[in-house]
Amino acid sequence: MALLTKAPRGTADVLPDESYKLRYLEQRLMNSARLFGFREIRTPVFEHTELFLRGVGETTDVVQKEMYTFEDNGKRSVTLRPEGTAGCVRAFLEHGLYNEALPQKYCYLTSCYRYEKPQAGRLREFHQFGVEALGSDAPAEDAEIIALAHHIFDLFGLDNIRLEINSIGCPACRKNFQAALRSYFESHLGDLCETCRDRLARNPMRILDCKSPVCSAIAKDAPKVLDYLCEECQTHFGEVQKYLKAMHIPFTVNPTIVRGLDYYTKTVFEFVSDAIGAQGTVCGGGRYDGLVEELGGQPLPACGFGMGIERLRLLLGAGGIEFPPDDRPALYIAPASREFSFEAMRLTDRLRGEGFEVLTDVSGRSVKAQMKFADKKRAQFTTVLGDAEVASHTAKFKNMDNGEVTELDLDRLNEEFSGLWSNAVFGGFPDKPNLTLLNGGK
RNA sequence: GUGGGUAUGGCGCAGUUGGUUAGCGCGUCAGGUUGUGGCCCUGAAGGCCGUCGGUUCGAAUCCGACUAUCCACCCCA
Repeated sequence: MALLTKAPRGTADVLPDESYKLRYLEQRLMNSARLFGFREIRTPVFEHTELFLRGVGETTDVVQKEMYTFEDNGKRSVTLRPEGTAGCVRAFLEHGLYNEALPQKYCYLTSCYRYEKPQAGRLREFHQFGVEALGSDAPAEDAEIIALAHHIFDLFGLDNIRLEINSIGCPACRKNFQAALRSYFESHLGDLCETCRDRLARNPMRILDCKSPVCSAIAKDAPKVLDYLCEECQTHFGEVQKYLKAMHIPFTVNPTIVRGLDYYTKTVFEFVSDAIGAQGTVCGGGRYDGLVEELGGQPLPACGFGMGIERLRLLLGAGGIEFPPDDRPALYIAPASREFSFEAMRLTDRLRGEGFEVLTDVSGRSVKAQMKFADKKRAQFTTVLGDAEVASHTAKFKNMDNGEVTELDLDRLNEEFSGLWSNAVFGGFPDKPNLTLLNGGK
């Protein structure tokens, strides 16, 4: 236990027994995004700090106290990305992608970094699946990205999750609303809890969401955002709901939903679960019509969402969702003794060239020990190589599931083993071994 | 940043009101005759009981600090 050091606080190692599940999960996510017309974009882990100052908002908690910011050796201030949207929009502008057919739709799977105190569903290095649709102001676009998130939860068979939507209006109507809100809460200043008094200056809409009984009682009679929406925002929000209903996506309007990032406008939404602890928001997003211009481009409407991979994983665990088993080695070749190790390695190498996962002994262990090892590794077949096999150019291949033994010609091993294997795995339907990797059904 | 819980071999746990070689299950490794898995049996390796300091004749067991971790607040994915 006298380790030199451990993984930094708030980071997590993903070991093989877990990583194959994540790989499966991530592939399902990217495939789903593809169905909705999103294509993958990859942007750097770190960006110039000003991108996030402007993009995320200087007054937000994320920027004020959670960013991993440092100066590089060239005296530039850089920051590990705390979220995915800003970098994506930056790349969109930098490469003139607004000249392509709009809307442009991107998806990504990235690590994000936020210096916070870790707890259930919250890490300092975490992973987000996100999508961004740039160049459409249509309510249908809002609905489409919500539909994608819904599609994903549906795909995994998750029902312990609910969709809540809201509209926080455009800058014009939000200004009126915030003024009304502020004056309302100021008249109750003495009764508010300490954090809410603090919130009043920074982000009065947060008070609506306060868990303190006193504050929430006061919040009950506070002005409602939806009453302050301008006509355009109102229609927009109404249309979004119509599209959701058309797609039979259940939702509730929750007027207390506020996003913590400055760039949101109009539609905001969250997919929330009670099954994974206090950090129940698995997916959050909305429209951000001002961001492109904020980052130096021509005004361009956009919307998107971020989904927490770790939270999604927790949710799948809580829902008892089964993952398909990991791929197993096709064959273990056991040399009867050290002198057959070379022939074993030669055959192993040939079969690997054919696309099979094949294991063999490298440490000169007894055949019995090797068999135990092959069993632990869940090898589909095993074979032993010794005098008799080398002399006769044939060997017995044992199916570890049922003990059946088949004799194969070692000179034609690639073809004969392919047949044996696909018969065992596909019940006679030949298939390329590699196609099973990562496909996991459906 | 604030609050609470927990810290014993790789993992999961015991360790009785402080007492002398710290146990158990799983796992790992090697055997149970000669070239074969999953059950069973035997044996072995592996822990300065989170760190530092204190109380005591004596502490994994009591006290303090620190660190880590978990949970919650804040905030967010």
